[in-house]
Amino acid sequence: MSRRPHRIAGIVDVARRAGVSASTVSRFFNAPDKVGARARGRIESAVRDLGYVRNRVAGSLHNRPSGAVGLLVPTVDNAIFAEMIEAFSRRLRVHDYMMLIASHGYDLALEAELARTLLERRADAVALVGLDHAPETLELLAARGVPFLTLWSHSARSHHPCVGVDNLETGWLVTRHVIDLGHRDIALVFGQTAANDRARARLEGARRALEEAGLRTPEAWQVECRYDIADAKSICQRLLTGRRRPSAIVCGNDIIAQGALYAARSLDRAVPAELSVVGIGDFGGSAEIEPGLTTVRIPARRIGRTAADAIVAMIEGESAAPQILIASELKVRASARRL
Amino acid sequence: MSRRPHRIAGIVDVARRAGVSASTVSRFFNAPDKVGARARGRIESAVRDLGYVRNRVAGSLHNRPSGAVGLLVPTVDNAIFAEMIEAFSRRLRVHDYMMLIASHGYDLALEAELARTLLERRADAVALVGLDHAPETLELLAARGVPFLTLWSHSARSHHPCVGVDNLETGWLVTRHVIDLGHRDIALVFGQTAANDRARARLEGARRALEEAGLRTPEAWQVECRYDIADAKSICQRLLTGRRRPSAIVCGNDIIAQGALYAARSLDRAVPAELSVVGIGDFGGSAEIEPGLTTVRIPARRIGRTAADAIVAMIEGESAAPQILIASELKVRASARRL
DNA sequence: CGAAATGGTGCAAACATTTTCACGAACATT
DNA sequence: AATGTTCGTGAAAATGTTTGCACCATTTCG
Repeated sequence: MSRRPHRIAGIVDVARRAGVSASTVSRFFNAPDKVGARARGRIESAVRDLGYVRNRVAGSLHNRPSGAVGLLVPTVDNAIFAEMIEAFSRRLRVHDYMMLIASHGYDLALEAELARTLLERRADAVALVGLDHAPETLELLAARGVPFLTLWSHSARSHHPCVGVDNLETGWLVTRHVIDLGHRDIALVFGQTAANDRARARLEGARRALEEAGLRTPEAWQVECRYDIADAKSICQRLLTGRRRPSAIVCGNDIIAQGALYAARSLDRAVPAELSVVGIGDFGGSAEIEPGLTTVRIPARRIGRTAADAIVAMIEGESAAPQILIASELKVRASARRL
Repeated sequence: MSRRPHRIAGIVDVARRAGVSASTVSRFFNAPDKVGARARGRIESAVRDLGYVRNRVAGSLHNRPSGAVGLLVPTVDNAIFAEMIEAFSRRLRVHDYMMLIASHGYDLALEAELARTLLERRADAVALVGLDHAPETLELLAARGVPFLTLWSHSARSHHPCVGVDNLETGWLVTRHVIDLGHRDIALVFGQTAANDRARARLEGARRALEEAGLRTPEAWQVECRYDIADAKSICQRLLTGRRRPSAIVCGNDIIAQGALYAARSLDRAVPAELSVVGIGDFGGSAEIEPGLTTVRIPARRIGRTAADAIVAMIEGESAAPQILIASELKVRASARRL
């Protein structure tokens, strides 16, 4: 079954078989144009015959990129990030890099630990989700001189490279839309703001829109929620069975909005006739859900792609510290109606 | 800002500063109990002072595990796999391994290429989703002696280590349930079977259940579908507006079932009163959707955890080639009713 | 008290590759 | 014909770590 159980071929084996030196084989892989046509041909067949697989981590001893980029996310298991991760990974592959990924579950101390692990594995660069990080995380990265960028959130105030949307704007946009539709009794169900700048900024945006319109939302209508359909559903059910009831629910993301829609449906409350629901994100399925969800589009795939391009440029020294704002856009569908 | 831009500390720098040899520092990390208390203390502070981050890839030169495990998935961007990936990654971390992940989008030639890339990065082991693979993928892995296992699907006929469910059974279970409820006009909407043993086996299970009950399903009611809500929705809309209409739709997974539910809703067809819908998977949200989705539970997180444990055991030579069947279970909820 | 076992440590040789330097050949330029 | 340039190549040093072996200093045992 296994062809060579004892020794697997190294670069010198290939060199010997091709009748050249190891240096030439090395160059064959790293700078093929620097090696003569004759040698090239012989190396090619030697590689084939021996089933040689080059060892890129050995090369990383010489500060040559190991070809792995680290990505630190709160969680993979979340439509919110999965699209971005997929796009990031695909795009990295185009540049011949691979993704080393780990999730910290919104625990910033754990994130710091994971950043260290990434460095132990000699990741060529590290991407982190969001703006909230333990100080030692960024310090460690900076001290080692490993390029890093934050993605998902953009902030002009940040002096790190970042690729993302203006979360405050997303919250503002969608809330403003609901207000424009004539709603006055508006509930806010947002993600937990503790270690999560996205949730914080969105909520801030929503509050600002309400304030600008001179509206007040009772404390009881401003609820924190896990990013989890079950939690969102039960929270919204409570909201919809209270004494005073909102005519609209602004949700911190589409997952929560989905929960809100199900809550309404479980209580036989028609959307949008009796209740308007809006989300933030516009992830796969948000357009197809019934009724189609009015939301703010955060182009997750584009963020992933752009971040991958940017981080590779940083590794290869072509670019310094980009700050890229990705535009978000209101998507008006059927889940919110004029009052 | 950056503390030491020129040279980053290596093990010998630490050794010098602690007044011990490099070997001792190495042991300090790999077998702390083998180094004396005095030396330990001095190494600890030297490490701290120098901000030393050990280089685990250098260690992998000695056939010592590099601490990275590869995972090859069709896609990350899919509730189906995201839960498993998250669990796999978390569990790997417990064993002090990290996940190197890549997705191939159901392209088996690309999968083979990615397997090679994983080997170039010296992954200690590789996990692959499903049973369908290009022959060279598995050959390459075997030739190099890299432990690998397939997950998600279990097959007694496979002679590779695998951790997963019996997909044929899942398809059979849920279809049988629909038949038991008295349905006779049953449509089958399943994933593309080309490079996907899961979809194939589930469909096979469904067909077998129909056959056992002496039922025939017209060709037009057996449809292939992308794993994508939009596609599922439009396919089901077509199905529900045809001349003859099914009383039940058996879906190849919960994503498709979600699409079916939305299709019914968009046509004002009540579920389960006028139409029964069942899925396979039981992913996050399937219980909360309205009406609650009747489905077969595939414990994705458990598969991920179990696979991680198994693969680490293989790397560390504690176990040979496990074949673990994870039980699936019918979850009866509200989306299918007795006729 | 001497012998044997134990535990901690260092030396030097791996490990698989890249890189620097140097060299000779082929070629172009005056 | 002499000189400079470029190109392909190899030898050897370097990269950061682990490990087998040997050694010394203790401790334990009879």
